[in-house]
Amino acid sequence: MARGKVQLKRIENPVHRQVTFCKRRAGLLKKAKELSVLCDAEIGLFIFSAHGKLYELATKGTMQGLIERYMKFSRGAQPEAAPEAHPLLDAKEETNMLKQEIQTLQKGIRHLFGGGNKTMTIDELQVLEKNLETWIYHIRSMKMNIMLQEIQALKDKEGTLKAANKYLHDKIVENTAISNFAQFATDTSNSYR
Amino acid sequence: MARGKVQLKRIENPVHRQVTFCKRRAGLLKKAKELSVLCDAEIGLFIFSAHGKLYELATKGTMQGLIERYMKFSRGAQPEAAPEAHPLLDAKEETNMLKQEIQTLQKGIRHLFGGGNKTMTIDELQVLEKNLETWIYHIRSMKMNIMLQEIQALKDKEGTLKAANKYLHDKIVENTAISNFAQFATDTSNSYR
DNA sequence: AGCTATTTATAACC
DNA sequence: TGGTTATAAATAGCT
Repeated sequence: MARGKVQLKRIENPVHRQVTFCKRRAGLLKKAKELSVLCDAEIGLFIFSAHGKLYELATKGTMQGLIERYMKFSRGAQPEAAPEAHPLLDAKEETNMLKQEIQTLQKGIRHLFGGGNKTMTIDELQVLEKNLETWIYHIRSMKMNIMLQEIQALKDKEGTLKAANKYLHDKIVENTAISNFAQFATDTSNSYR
Repeated sequence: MARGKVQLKRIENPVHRQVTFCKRRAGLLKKAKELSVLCDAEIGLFIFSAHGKLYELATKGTMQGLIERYMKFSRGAQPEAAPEAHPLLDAKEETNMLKQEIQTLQKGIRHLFGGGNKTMTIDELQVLEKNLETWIYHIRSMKMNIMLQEIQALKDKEGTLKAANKYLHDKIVENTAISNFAQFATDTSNSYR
């Protein structure tokens, strides 16, 4: 940000990295505090340095409390006010988590390509490719299953509708017959008159 | 920070407050991400807006994982149980992280299939499949590039070896000639004897 | 750690 | 909510 544009990649020089870490860490904590004060937000922030040291900020109460609130919120993905058990949302939760993972992965891969990275060997790429193919296979199976289910459902519906149709058709025929008979009866009675 | 100095107190105007919240939230998340990338730190950050909406960032793995790490750390107040060899793994680091992500994803997907999950719609699956195909495409490109490089390297090596061969061959021919000459000389001298 | 030249972030306005 | 711009802040490179 100053006297040189910053590259969005790991700073290789350990001294530079450490200095930048100190400065930016301070900046980040300050910004977080400001946001919470200015906008009335509650913020939990923790930073593990590369060497494992922990720096943290909780703008309201303790980090523990904020984490609990976070847990409640992200688990329910719904009403904070209703801390009831939501055993049926587990599945949705998993999906959301997965989506997040996927985004992370995407970002990672994009970064790999963008950064001219050469750390992945061809063997590693092979494994990655194989995994991806497996996933695609599974996903296609899932899609297939879902589609088959939908097809079956449609067929069932078709059957039901056909049956209903037949019923209605018969009814009409029947009614027509009655109507004709009535007509006939009327005509007949008329002719008798 | 611009067109007016900021007062470090709650913004009373609700509209201003909301706008500032959006912008600063984005800035804070960006800064956090930058710090993690630049300095190799792991950061967990969650923000509850005044209205209870949650925004979060976990720079490594999931927030759950980071929270667990945080818990361990702050409970024990200890400098981490067994931090594996870190210092010289800079280059491989990114790859390892990605591998870890992949395993998580695999596990998640496996669970999806095992659990008879029905929360993923066919559209979501479509997107997922498309993403996977894109990744495979990129990975194949990378593989291709690496292989081309290797091929080029082998060709270079081949050229070098051929040159060396020729040199050696010439040497042998030369030596043989000398040897023959020596033999001839010997024979000749013998015949003179 | 302290000092600037610059880059960023962003407050106010649209 | 999403741009634009003038200006306040943050900070990279030095010392």
